[in-house]
Amino acid sequence: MVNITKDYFSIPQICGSGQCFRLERLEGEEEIYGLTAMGRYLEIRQAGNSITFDCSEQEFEQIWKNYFDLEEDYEKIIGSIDREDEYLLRAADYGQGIRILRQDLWEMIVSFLISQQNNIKRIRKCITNLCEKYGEKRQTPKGRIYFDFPDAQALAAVPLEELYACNLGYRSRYIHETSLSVVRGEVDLEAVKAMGHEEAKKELMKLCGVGVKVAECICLFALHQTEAFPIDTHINKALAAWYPQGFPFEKYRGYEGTLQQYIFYYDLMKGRERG
DNA sequence: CATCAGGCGAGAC
DNA sequence: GTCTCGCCTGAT
Repeated sequence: MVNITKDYFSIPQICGSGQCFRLERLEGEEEIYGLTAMGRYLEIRQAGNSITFDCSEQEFEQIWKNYFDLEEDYEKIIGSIDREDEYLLRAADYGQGIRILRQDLWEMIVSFLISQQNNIKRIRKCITNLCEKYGEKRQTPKGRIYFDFPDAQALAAVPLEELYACNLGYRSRYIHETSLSVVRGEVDLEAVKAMGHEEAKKELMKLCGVGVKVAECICLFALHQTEAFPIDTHINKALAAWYPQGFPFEKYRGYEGTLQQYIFYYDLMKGRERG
């Protein structure tokens, strides 16, 4: 067990921000979340700014501290927002516990291929299907069963018709083609990890089904390129409503993507409230 | 029944 | 280069 006290950190908000589809609130009354990532399964409990990670000190230091971006000063980021920009201040305040995670590159590629023209609930279901069908089955020391995210080899071996049977719809072909491209080495993921933002984006867009928006999401959530600014329907809507003269990117060089998450989450949640 | 959900590719121009 | 259209599927 590792206990920390941290402000500007909220597991429910990270979960709700839809950047990580394998972080879920567990059944039961207590606020406990389960995360499958980095080939492991981790349970996290939060009460206010007190967070408990169910793992060893060593595992926390070596893996999760970096994964959850705990070294970044989000208070400083939010503090840099233009005091005149009431909308952005409101959005950032609303989602102040969000962090930009450092997730697995291959997992983000497949996850955001699935995300297009799709809703978060169904995206989660599709990913769970893929993991349970094609991911490696594992067990924690306490005996909990979980499934790794299937690698490119595993998915490349799945016939196209079988992917359709996972209810992935037209995204089945994208996953199929992309898996083959990666297995064949047409796009070298290790090389992508070393690239700067523009180059990485261009390289990722060689993959079938990866356009500008999906590429930006992959850059932001896997490569931690916080200058990436994915523009989806929510962001489009918010920018049109609140920034008719254009979003002031020049004020926020290097962390545009972090602000994008506040705007996205705010619009997503407000939409749900209106139901 | 139509529309929407974190878009993309193909084809027309 | 920009624009339009069709696309799997489930929820509302």
